[in-house]
Amino acid sequence: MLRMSTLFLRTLRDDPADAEVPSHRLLVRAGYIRRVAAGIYSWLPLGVITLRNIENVVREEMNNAGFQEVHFPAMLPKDPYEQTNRWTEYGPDLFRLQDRKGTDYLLGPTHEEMFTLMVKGEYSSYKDLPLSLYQIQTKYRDEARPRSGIIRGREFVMKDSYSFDLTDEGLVESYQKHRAAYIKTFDRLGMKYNIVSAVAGAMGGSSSEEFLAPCPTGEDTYVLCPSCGYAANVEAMTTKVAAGDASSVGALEVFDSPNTPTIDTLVELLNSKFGPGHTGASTLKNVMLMADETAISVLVPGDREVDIKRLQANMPGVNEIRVFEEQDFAKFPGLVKGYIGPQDAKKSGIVVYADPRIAPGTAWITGANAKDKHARNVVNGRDFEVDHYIEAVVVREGDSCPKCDTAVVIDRAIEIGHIFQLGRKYADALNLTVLDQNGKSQVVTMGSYGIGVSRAVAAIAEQTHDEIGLSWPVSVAPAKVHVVVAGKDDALFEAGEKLAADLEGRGISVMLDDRRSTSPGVKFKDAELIGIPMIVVVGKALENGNVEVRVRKSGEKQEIAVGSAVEEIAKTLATLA
RNA sequence: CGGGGCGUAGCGUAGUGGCUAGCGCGCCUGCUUUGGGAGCAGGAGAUCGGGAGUUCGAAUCUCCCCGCCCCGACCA
Repeated sequence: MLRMSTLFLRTLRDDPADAEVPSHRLLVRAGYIRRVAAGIYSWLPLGVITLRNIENVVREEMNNAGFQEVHFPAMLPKDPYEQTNRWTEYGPDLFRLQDRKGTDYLLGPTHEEMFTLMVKGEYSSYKDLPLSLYQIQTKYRDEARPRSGIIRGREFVMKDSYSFDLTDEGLVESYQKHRAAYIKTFDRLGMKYNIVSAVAGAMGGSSSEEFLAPCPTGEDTYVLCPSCGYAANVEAMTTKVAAGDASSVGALEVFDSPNTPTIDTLVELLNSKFGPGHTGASTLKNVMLMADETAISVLVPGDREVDIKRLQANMPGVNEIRVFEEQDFAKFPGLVKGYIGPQDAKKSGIVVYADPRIAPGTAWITGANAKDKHARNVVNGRDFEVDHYIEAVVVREGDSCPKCDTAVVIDRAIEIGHIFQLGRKYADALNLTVLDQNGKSQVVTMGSYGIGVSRAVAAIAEQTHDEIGLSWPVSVAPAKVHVVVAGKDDALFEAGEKLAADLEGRGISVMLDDRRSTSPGVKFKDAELIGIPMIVVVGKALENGNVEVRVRKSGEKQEIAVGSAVEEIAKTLATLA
């Protein structure tokens, strides 16, 4: 039983000056966390209990799925990270330190290497697979910009699991088991979330999904279809476009277009020259980029911008993409800035990528590769060839859902889980092999799965709080019932003590506000701020043999007889769970 | 890393060159009070982020450093 009279807790009446987002403000005000340094927080008793509750739900669901818990140090030797090249690749985000002999160590940002090596040390047969291991550990990342309190810290608690399989099919199965376990976990934690397709990106591997908890203060944006529920990371959003029919389109026609180096000026000219109705979307923009050492042209409708991050995510193997600079144009004299068209790309040796909207058979107005000249009736497949189609434009609210064609919305969320099929990258680098049925050595394939445990505290707070304070789901609250003794008579305190003890006897955890000289108003405010799901007031109703039972979230109140209070509270709690 | 803002008691803040740095919350003592952040009286608590400088005099002006927050870049 938690007692307010002795609990190590001081709630704050004012919002802390350095906190902006609700979870940060309220967790500090209600006495769950305190800032120690940028992105580094201490946990007070209420915070520790809440964090542990979440950990335990995660742990139970991992165990239920048949995954086994292990534990690694947070401080790790450099060597394994050199073997996978991450000592270098991770860059300044890695906390590095040295021991007295000058040997390099790091604070683990994630533990793929260690898990791989652990399995390598113990197992060597296909018969031992599949295997899934997990740990709940503190991770360290020297983020360039920690923010939003506990949402993005430099030290945070993460549950990370890794699956080990002989075959690709096995990996898919392990992946699905994790996915199912995550669904159960986040459901139990009372969170709202969307499972969103992501791009596997630099980590390699084929399939990846993120669990995103929608909330206005989230730092990730993603695409959501309000009709069919399709959800995708902007990088992973796809575009469904029908092929065009250009059979009735006239021949390519070059026309004079002086002083039209931008889309806007071009559209103006088109409307006066060929009649109204032309928009940026009628034109074809050629965005020149350098992908590592290759010159590429990305074709997008004139009213669209290229999202370089998205482009890069869809060009695996390419390290750096940058826009064309003067010296690049100098190498391609055929390119006339402001008047580039894809018609001569082949001749210039430029690789042509195109947004799917530039479908085969569609006709466009674009540059004629000569100063002050544009061309119209430029048909894809007839007048130019596209080498690769690629998702590269900035996704906009109102774009079509690839599943059901409804206009999508752009939503914000906090990433609370990420699952992906890693493949053999780490097993290859660290030489994790097992013998197969034929006695042949096979590289193991891996999956990696994370849940931000401390971040979940903040995400849940973000999703459940209201104007007056926190309001936890039953599964994570630091206690299930908050018994407030409102008054000064000993009889009230005795009744409060008894009720609290009876509830605890039923296995219902209780916070008892047994402070003698604190006024009822303060106790009510504190209870609402702290956010325990049920508040029971032992006060003036006791004259009639009643206590007042309140549901924190809905604000519903009812008086019930002391004698049946435990039963009634247990029943109400069950409906809240 | 670029841009912006901030740093005064545990928390929130006032104080643009002049006396002993002010107020609210919280904390301590006493009395009163107890259903919505009580009242009165007394009290403790501050190297004004740090250093250097200007000045008769610096929380206040100048320079350097440190720390923190926000936007962006970046980031399972």
